[in-house]
Amino acid sequence: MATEKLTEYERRRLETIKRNEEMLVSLKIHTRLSELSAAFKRQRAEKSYKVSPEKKPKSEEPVVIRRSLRTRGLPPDAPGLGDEIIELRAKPSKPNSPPKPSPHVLGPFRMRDAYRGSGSDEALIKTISRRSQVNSSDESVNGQENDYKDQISSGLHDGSDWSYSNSTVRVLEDNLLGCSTGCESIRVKGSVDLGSLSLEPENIARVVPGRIMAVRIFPSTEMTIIAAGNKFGDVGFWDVESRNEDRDGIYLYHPHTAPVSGILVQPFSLSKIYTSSYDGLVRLMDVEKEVFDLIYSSNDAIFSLSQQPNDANSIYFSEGNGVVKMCDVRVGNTSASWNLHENRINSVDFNSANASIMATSSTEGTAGVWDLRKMHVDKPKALKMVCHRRSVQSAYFSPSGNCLATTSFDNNVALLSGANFEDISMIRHDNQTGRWISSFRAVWGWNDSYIYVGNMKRGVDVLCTTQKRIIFTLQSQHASAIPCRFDAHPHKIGMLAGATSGGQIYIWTAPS
DNA sequence: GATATGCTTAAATAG
DNA sequence: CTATTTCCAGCATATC
Repeated sequence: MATEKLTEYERRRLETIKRNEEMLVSLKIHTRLSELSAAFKRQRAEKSYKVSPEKKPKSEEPVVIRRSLRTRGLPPDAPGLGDEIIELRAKPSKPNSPPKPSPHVLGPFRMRDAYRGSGSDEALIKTISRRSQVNSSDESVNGQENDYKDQISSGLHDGSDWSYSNSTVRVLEDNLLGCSTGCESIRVKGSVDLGSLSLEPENIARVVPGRIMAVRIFPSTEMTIIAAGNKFGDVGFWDVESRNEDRDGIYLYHPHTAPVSGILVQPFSLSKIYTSSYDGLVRLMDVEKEVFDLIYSSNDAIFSLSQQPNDANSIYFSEGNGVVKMCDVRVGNTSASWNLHENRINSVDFNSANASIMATSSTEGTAGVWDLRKMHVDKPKALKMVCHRRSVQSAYFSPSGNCLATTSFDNNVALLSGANFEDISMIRHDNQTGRWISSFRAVWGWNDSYIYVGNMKRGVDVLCTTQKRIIFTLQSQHASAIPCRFDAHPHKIGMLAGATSGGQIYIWTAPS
């Protein structure tokens, strides 16, 4: 009986795939359609997570958890493709209702086609576009920076290129350190009074449905916009200051068909936002063009996304089983690929003091520090390996670049320091989040003193790097869920966004 | 080694 | 208010 039902399900799926065939033909993967049948048989044999067999949704498609080969850690070779195609199709609505126009295609689509909010998203587009333009000739910055901008512009190949050199960044850093500018890729540094941080009720909002996987504060002092990516492939934007009685200031899009693993807002061009996903895609949301572009596509899941602080033309991401790739966004292909770990890589980060130094963390149980200038193609050798006893969820460099903090399921936050990160110390911290809460990832604040990491009591533990212990815990009666993913505002000291598994964002702030 | 299965966990939401 | 549902982690254990 169950077999019968699944057979029916298979039939419908095959129909869907037929419908997608034209699209697939252009992608030159249609020749592998013949392999689908076999893939389905495997999938049928595979049981989804313990579902009570009695309750079946009547006359609905059975809810089968789509687990592609890649999420099961299998090689991305031939037989996995069937899953990919399924994930490209629109999520089935009711059998007889006309299919919603779906952007789930392997290509660019308009923002409005991915928009899932109730009102209009015009206000968001306006806010981001206006600020983005302001940022390229920011009035809050003195003439000095405009000179740098000119300097930067003079080195461009064309108008759509935002490259700038190492030396330029160095000059920027020397001159602008500590200044409040509208937009630069250098983080402000400073100390924060932990006791003064608070979570105000107006700084709480549900930005997406379901579990948040990635959160990012826009790198601007002119506005407060926070982007959150969830498990379903949604990306929500919260324009915090625009909230009033009529508007919630929240805008929801659906650019991906699987969990969103990374969000990058371009510091010099706030209207350009990269997103990565388990669906194997990297997209570029261009708010001015009002499109979600396709930058990169893979058969493997993409688990994290990063960028060097001095190169806006390249993105780095981790893919499948332990691979990091670099992609030139102007060309759209990967120009480098390294196999660095045996298992999925949960984070990729770059050192602010030396953009060639990269850190990775892996489910394999290790974190690595790498020098991109010395990467052997076959077997890259790490400058430093951190060994944990369980999976490592993150490895992030401190604001100065002198330290590295890794977070692991083995209940440690490891702290590396020293000229070659040779000094390692462990700070105990309960990181057992269980199944429903995204893993904790300790993030740096605005100097090398403190690290912020969620706890299971709905608070934020602050680890002191000198005392190697929890020195403070941010708590609030307004926090109704566990904040598990964080982003510290790069230019506003004390502004820390925490994201929950229920789609909420908490913004802790320092008094102004 | 590959594969399956069971257990942990919190919060939205259905009732 | 309680009962149910979620189910793309990660780990331990059992079986082949």
